Amino acid sequence: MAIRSETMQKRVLSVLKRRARPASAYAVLDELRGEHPKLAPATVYRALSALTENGYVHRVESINAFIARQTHADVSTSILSICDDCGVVEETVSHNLIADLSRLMEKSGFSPQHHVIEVHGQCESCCGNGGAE
Amino acid sequence: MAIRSETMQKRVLSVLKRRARPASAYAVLDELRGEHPKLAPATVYRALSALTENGYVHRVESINAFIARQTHADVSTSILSICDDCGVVEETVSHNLIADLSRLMEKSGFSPQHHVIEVHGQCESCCGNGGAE
DNA sequence: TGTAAAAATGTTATGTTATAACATAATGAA
DNA sequence: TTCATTATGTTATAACATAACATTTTTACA
Repeated sequence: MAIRSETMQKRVLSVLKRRARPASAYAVLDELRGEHPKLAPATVYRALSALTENGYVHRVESINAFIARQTHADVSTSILSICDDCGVVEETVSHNLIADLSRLMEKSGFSPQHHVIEVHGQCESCCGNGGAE
Repeated sequence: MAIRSETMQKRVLSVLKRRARPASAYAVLDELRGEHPKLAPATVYRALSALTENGYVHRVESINAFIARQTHADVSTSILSICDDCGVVEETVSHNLIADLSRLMEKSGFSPQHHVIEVHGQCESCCGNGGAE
């Protein structure tokens, strides 16, 4: 009964790519259950883990959700901005900032392996809309 | 039956302060149940939220845990390093790095409100122990 | 001091996120 | 074609978090 000709990873990734906003694992699960009613959480989580490890997907730690990466290069060096109004997440790559951060950590003897940098606030469109100005 | 002479926040904070490592909300709950057997998750979560908002506690987003702050100043400007070997978390304050990060976000029109910066890796003691060198 | 409003906590129930453990099926190589 | 490997299915449960409403404590002030 297992389906492999198109792998689960591809299916999960395509669900994420169709969305402008991060999705929870269970949101992906619900969507995939349309074509695959018996799909279980573990299967989706396995696919999400693999996609995250291989740089196709970001796990957004501060909201427990997942989003397809815009750039496949530079795993673990991107910065996410999360609009708390509309939910849009953008990816920014800054080697300089990551290097500064690593240097700062190393000063106290810490060896950095993986960075989680998530900035919450308002995106450009939402700032204008209900914003303070 | 509600207890207030010593508030729940104080109790929760003192549990966290006695620990060198981050604790999950349920770990705090279990400990407090020693003296307070009927304590429920919601009560602990309420205290943790207030403590976090008021800068006494960090929520470590990438591991769903909480830790007492080492410095009470500068809410939202600290950087956490998390040792994936021993679990120790340290707090580093860098106004410069936060300023750089904010500037970077603002370049694309984003208005930052709150930063989550968590660096995973190995702390000084763990590096030496089983480390690559 | 009595009483009403406000705030914190209690309580019950449930929602959400995530993984462990083992069974089964698909794939690829010998 | 059989075996080893890997992915997925399946069942169950663990872990994390909050909604909604009841009750109690505190406080303020009449």
